[in-house]
Amino acid sequence: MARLGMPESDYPDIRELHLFSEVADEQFMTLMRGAYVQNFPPRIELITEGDSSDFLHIVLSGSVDLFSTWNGRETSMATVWPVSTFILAATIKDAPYLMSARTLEKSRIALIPSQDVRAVFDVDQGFARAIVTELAQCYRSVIKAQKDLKLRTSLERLANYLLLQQGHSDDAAEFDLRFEKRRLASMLGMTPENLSRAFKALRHYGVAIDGNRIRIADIEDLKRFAKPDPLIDDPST
Amino acid sequence: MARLGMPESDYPDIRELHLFSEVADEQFMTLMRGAYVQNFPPRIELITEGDSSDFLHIVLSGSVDLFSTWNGRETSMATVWPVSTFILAATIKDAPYLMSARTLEKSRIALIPSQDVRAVFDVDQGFARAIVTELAQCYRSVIKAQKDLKLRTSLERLANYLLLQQGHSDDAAEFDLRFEKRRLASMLGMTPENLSRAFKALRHYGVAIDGNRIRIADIEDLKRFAKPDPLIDDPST
DNA sequence: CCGTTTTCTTGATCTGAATCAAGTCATCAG
DNA sequence: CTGATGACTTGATTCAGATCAAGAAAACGG
Repeated sequence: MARLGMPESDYPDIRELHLFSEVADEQFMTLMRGAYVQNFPPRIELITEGDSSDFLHIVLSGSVDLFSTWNGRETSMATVWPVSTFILAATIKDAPYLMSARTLEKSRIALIPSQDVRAVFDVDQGFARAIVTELAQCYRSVIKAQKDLKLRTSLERLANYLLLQQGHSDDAAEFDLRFEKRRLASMLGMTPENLSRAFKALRHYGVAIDGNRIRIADIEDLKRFAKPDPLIDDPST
Repeated sequence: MARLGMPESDYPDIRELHLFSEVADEQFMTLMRGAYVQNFPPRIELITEGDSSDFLHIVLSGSVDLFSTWNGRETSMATVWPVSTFILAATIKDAPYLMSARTLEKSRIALIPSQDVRAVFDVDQGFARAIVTELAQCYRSVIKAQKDLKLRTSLERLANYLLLQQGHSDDAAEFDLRFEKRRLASMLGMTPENLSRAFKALRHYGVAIDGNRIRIADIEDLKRFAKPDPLIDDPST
């Protein structure tokens, strides 16, 4: 968990992010000079809800779970994949985090001091514009997640998740789950037990599962059940 | 439902919105000149999810329900009160609406063409900054709503709602519900039947209800049950 | 390689909330 | 005043999903 200034080798990955692509060179260097990179083991809590937002976080590799707790209960809110930022809204508003974050696996995280982000935001038009787009994107993602959760059963969520993954894997009828089932269950807002049962139930729609391997016999058949909807399932719009 | 250019008498209300307070006079006038104001009867669908976002909407009076549908099901996502905007994210991204909107009561709505909003955003620094703050605020509101929904039972949501309302009413131990129970039920994500049962269940914590009148015998007692949390219930942070 | 630990599966049961069905109450037009 | 409409309440039933319990399979450390 060594704490270092950011190595220059990480600059390009970050520069390519939509959020930073339009920032003036000078301002970009300001941000990078103040930044740190840390490597974290799995299951490390990076931030705790209620804390003040000192850093904008960027996942460079690995993955991060955003979750919330109340009264002894816990729920997963979102998963963050490389390369993208999280807790931008808290950074901008200089307000306490609403969610906690923990690494799901070994992860490389960049930390940019929030005050630097706010300072560059004030002087760099391109950065300001990118932040707006990013925030709008984040907002719409949460809305989609909420629709998924409130309008669909867990079986329907799983079916749509599989169709989405299948789309990513060059439309092959066969693909591997990207992570262990207990984490998939958490992401889909269900228990491992029910995920297991849900996989079994999807056999009626031609979904075969062997370990982490998924085979979809008839995609159209599964689609008839899952009824995918771009206003919920398309992450790009 | 007459469609008019915006009367100048509405300018001050809009100007006072955080979103417009820092806009240069000239740009503000540009926005106002292109804007319309319409009066709508109750239960009119203002926008439909999936449509392209032609206007930024502002509720001047009345109230608006944002809801979503999928596969014949419908769920209420948020309620918008005067004076505030809605569907800002879609306007900024020039992307389709993710939610539909309908008036809950007789409402007065201002409509600013989305392209004007985007144009002024590009040239006015103050407006850009305000949009960022507003988007961050919207984002955080949704996160809080999602936490409320995922971490609490309907009884707990109602208890916290009552405590919040009680706080608004000068801390009097007695106050009126601001709207009919069926709409309250929808806002809290429950059915009218269960709201009725929930009110009954809260009697154990000293909540008395008579028509629209709520009396809380011992606020501390109710708080012990409701466990209000600023990271969920405080709309200002 | 084996034993331990964790994940995954399966079944039984429990719970929060929705739905269905009736009935009560309030409001309001005629 | 009266009948009708819609809101609210109450009880019975159903359902999705969580929880509890226990066994099977896979991963891992020595």
